Amino acid sequence: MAISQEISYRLERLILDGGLAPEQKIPSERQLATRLGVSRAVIREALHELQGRGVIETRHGKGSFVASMVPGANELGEQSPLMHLFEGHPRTLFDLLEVREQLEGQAAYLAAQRATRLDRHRITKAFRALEDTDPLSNARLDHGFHLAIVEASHNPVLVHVLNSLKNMMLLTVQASVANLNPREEMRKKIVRQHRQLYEAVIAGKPASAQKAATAHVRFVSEAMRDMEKDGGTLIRLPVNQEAANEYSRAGT
Amino acid sequence: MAISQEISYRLERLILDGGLAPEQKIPSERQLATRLGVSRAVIREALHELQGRGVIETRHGKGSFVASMVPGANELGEQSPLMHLFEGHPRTLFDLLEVREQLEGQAAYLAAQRATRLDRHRITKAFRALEDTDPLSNARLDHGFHLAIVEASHNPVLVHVLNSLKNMMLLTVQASVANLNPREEMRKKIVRQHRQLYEAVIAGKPASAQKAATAHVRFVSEAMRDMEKDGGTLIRLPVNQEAANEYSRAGT
DNA sequence: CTTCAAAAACTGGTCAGACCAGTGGTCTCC
DNA sequence: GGAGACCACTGGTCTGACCAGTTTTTGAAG
Repeated sequence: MAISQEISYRLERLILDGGLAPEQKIPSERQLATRLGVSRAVIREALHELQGRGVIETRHGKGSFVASMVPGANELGEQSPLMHLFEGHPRTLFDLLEVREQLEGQAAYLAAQRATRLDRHRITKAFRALEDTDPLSNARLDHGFHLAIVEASHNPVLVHVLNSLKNMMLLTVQASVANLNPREEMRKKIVRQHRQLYEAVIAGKPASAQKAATAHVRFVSEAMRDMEKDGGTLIRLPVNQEAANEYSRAGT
Repeated sequence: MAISQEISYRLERLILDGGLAPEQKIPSERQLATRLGVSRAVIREALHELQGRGVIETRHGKGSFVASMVPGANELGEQSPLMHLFEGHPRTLFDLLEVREQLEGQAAYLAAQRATRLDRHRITKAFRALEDTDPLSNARLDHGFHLAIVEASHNPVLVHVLNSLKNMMLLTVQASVANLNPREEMRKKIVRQHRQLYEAVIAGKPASAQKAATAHVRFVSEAMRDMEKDGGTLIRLPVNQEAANEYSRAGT
């Protein structure tokens, strides 16, 4: 194995084992090179590897620092192999929405087919709560409504996959409602879409429900695309991890 | 921003957008350095960054290659929170197929829209290989064919999700072809479905491709359901882990 | 002609030393 | 005391050389 790899592993282990605390400064490249008896180029390659992995951050003129990713906070095991795709690639967000469009549609379809009395009750409850437009907690209510429908599909795989996708989104972008609702006319459109979806599911009309759900996601997706185009800084990457987790947990 | 960062970003983007296919070789460091007008050291640092985040793999004396963003690098065994759903619940297999039906359809749709010349070539190759019916290695060829189409969708999220689902299936049940092909008339039907799917994608007919893909998955699903009903012990859970991994890797 | 091993021409991995470019402290000089 | 020059750090880039695997070419032996 290449020396640079060995060094990057050693450093990563050192960091993960707590030998180097977050925010702590790493010795300078020249120091490391001397101390480890290798050239500076090798050190730089090793550091770039750790950088790519998000373990350290490097600032010109200052030095390299252990990234502040909370060491033990990975309760639900979250360094999805997909996650790295997002860093700096907002395009992936739309790939995500593309898939969601399909799956939310399917979920709505199945929910309209399979929802039990209890499901209908839960969906109705979530929908009613959504109508009392409390702009601040709106995001989680929105989440709750969609989740109720997805769960009514009685397909655990679908529930799991959609939940994963939603969690990924939360790491890269504020929930759609948070961005879109401020614009009054958009809010109204979304409310109308929710109502259509709701009624189709409750009425047991799979095709209508599917159509409403896909249209909804597509609308959100296109709205985001427009916002991005218009220069709005929609994407906020490296989002605070705990906040995202907390939100996700609350929505469940 | 540092030049090495810009380069790593550009390369990653190129890969994600499909300009460079998985397993494809990246130009040599010296070539890149010359072509981009920078020193080789910078190229190496950029490549190490991509290496750190698993986008490429580098082999001494051979070159650097785009990592299939699918790989067994993700030890699907331990942490997949879905995995426990399967224990004793063969029904989940059909939930899985239900979702796959939708997503394979979408993948085919997008592939028909977006496939590049290179994609078409890879798909054709996989399809041709599939026609030389070697019953034993048929499963992995089948996998390879579908994977080629999915990757041609140029939606990394879709690729990732479908691959996860497929891996899960491999843990609970023998691949569909292994079960279905022994019956000659079924084999013929599947071959015909593959051909329809193939032609629709190559011809650039999204709607037809989607229809063919969903019909194929649904057919397989229903065939399995029938087999199960007829008393065949279709489901074999806790399947040997290494075998599943090996299969999954080979399919790539 | 074919075979096969040596040699050449690739590939990435490492090294050395130089210089450029940000950062921050010190130490004048007003 | 404050402003600015200076200097000693830091990382960023370049050059050109050499080592170490891999593949291709080549050329002599059979």
